[in-house]
Amino acid sequence: MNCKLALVALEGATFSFDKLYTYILPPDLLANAKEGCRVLVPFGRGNTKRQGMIFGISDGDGKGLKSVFSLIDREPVLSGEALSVCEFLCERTFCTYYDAIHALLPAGLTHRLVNYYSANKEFADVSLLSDSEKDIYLYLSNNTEKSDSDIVKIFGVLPELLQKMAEKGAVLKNLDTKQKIKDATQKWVRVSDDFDPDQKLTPRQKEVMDLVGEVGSAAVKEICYFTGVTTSVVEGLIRKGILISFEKEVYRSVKTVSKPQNTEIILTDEQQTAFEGLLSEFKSEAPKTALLYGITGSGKTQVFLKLVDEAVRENKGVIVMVPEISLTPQLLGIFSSRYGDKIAVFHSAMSLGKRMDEWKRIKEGKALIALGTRSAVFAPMENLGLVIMDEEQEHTYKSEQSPRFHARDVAAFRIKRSGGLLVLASATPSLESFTKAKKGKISLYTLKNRYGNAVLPKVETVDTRAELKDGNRGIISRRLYENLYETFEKGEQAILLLNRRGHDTYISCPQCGNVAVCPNCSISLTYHSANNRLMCHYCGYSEAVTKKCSECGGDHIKFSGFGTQKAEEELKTLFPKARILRLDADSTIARDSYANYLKRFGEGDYDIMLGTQMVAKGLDFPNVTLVGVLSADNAMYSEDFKSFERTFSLLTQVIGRAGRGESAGSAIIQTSDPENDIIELAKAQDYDSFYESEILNRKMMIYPPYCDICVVSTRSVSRENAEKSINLIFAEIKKEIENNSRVKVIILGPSPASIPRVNNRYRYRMIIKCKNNKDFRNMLKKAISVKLPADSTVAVDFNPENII
DNA sequence: AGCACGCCGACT
DNA sequence: GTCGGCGTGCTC
Repeated sequence: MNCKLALVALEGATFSFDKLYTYILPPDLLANAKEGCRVLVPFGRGNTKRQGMIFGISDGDGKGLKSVFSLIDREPVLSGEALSVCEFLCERTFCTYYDAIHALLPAGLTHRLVNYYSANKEFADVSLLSDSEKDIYLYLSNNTEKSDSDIVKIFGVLPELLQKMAEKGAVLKNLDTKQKIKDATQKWVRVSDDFDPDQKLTPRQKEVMDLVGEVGSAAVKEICYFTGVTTSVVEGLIRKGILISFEKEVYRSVKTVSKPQNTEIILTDEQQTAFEGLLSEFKSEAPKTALLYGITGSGKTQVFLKLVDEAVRENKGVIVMVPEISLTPQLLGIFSSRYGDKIAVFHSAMSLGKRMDEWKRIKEGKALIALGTRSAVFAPMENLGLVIMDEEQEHTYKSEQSPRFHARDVAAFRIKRSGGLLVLASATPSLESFTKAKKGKISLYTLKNRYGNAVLPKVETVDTRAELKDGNRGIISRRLYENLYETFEKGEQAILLLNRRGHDTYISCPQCGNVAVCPNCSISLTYHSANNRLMCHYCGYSEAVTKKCSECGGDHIKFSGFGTQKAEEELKTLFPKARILRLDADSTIARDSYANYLKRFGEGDYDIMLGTQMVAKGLDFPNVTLVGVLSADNAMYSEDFKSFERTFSLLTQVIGRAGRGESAGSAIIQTSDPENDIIELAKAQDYDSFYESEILNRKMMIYPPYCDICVVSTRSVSRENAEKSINLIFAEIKKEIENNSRVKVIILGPSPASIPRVNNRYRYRMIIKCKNNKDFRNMLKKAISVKLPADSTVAVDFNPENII
């Protein structure tokens, strides 16, 4: 017998059994079951219902196969292109199908399975029930079906009780899916076709009918608002059949959209050349990638806007990505005022509902431009033509959770499929991208001059060791103090960066040397002043700060490491009149209000902005003429091969914040190592020289871009099993490589992870320097499929930002 | 990850 | 003799 078959990916599958399973599509589902629709299928010996996604439909005899149980979506939620992106993610990042699907669907759309219960009317013998069971039975008899969580909440019973009642036959169980967020709908009315205009109406009804007649259809809410009647009048008209009601989907507005203002952008010659080059690549048939390398303040944004204008004119979808959206309110403002509701915004601070609405606006073609962080790369537009990645070297473009993708790779994949242009933009490109540009694999456009009259700031270094020797034990050097003083005198503003990476505050007991450590992870706890607690950044554990040492009872607990709060205090002492804005991740400032604070800084409400990395990026305040880096050393001492690159990039960016307006800027870098090459190069804003020296390092040490780094890690509650697992995989890889001379690798380890225990799970890992190509991935896939102890899991991460 | 099957020990 | 411990293997 010939029938239709569906290839289905299953939710909740682990890597070891994640694949497409074939099910028979029953005839009644055929009409609506399409690729990209979700379904419920029976799975396993127990035939438990699981959610699945249809990846393909084919013909076959269906012998020995199970049937799809039901359809969740009447319309596909993933397009063919989206499904291919899922397959790309699976292939490249070693994730499961559903990991990929979760990355592509807005969280609000994800359904979860819910047990619903209703009273069984056939059930006669109430005496079989306990008291609480009777209560529940009575409640369900008077209501329509309720979810198990609702009943548990109301009656305070265990879910098992409901299961028992179902077995006794008192209640009926119904497994269904529940959408986390409901579509936002509004009740609308229109005039019925058989409305007789001469019909007698009350004055209020007439008023309503006049209004509706005039506009054709209207929201009930609006009718009430404009005519002053209550909803009962409208409902009366509906009951009489004079008005027809219907539900209309509305979109939760993300922001009040100002009218688009199409102010003309005037480009400098240099910008114009870059723009024309990029435009011709955008228009060419073949997919292209380009690097726009422009020094800080050279006006990359203007070039983007002109490109986006063109893409919108051609009705092409556009994705604009930024490293961290709450830190780039200025860019957000520029885009939304220029493109109005053509733009949809994606970022993590938005509610699930809003995110889903924005997703739908893109999917339905109502919005053409997606602006957001790395997840925006999955924006569901039909006709993608342009992707822009601002500050492409930033680590936030790499996902550290499965699917462990880099947005750059996904963007390149999508552009390759749809045609168009991927623009990588940066003042300090990643070594990987710049190398590709130099080799001609991607094209390169350079902006060498600052926009307008602005010139690059003068930079000097201050030796903090000399400062200490001269008796200044503070955080602010004398030279920086003088400069800050002058800046205030002139009525200008300053930005101070305190990069605390790896130097967060921790507490210790000077008597016994005890340092507060997380009980679940092998890592010291960090003090957070916002809630006055010690917190673990890895598992989220926290505890109250105690005055006495938990080991020896000593009461001289010491707070070490200097943070922004300490710096703020010192500044207040030095400059009692200065208005200081402190911005850091610890501060209690809610995410949305960053924009507000930044706006006020721009309006001159503050003299100093003091903060962590976030003050370094993308801000454009013409009145800022002084930038101070309180300590340039921290980032460089990390063992990571990227630490030089990160330090250079951070310093260059923060220096670039100064002197963006008419007045010249200056910057002061405090460091214990003023002769350091990286600082010297950042001081000169000399990326090209930095690149030349760093690329030699990478070549010599064999690091990206001369190889890919693949970290394979195992986890288990038992240390022995985690270790056994990594050794099993290691042995398997060695065996595979002996059999396949095409795969060349350098393996470091296996060894315990740098944080050997996280969340009560032990971690082992090995670092493989490799070429991430098909041969390598096939080899690795085989190797990690080896049978491991039951409680162990394995994860693969290509080019992680932090090797853990 | 579940879930059922199966093969051993302590109970009526 | 049977109930149930959890080790093992499979999932369209």
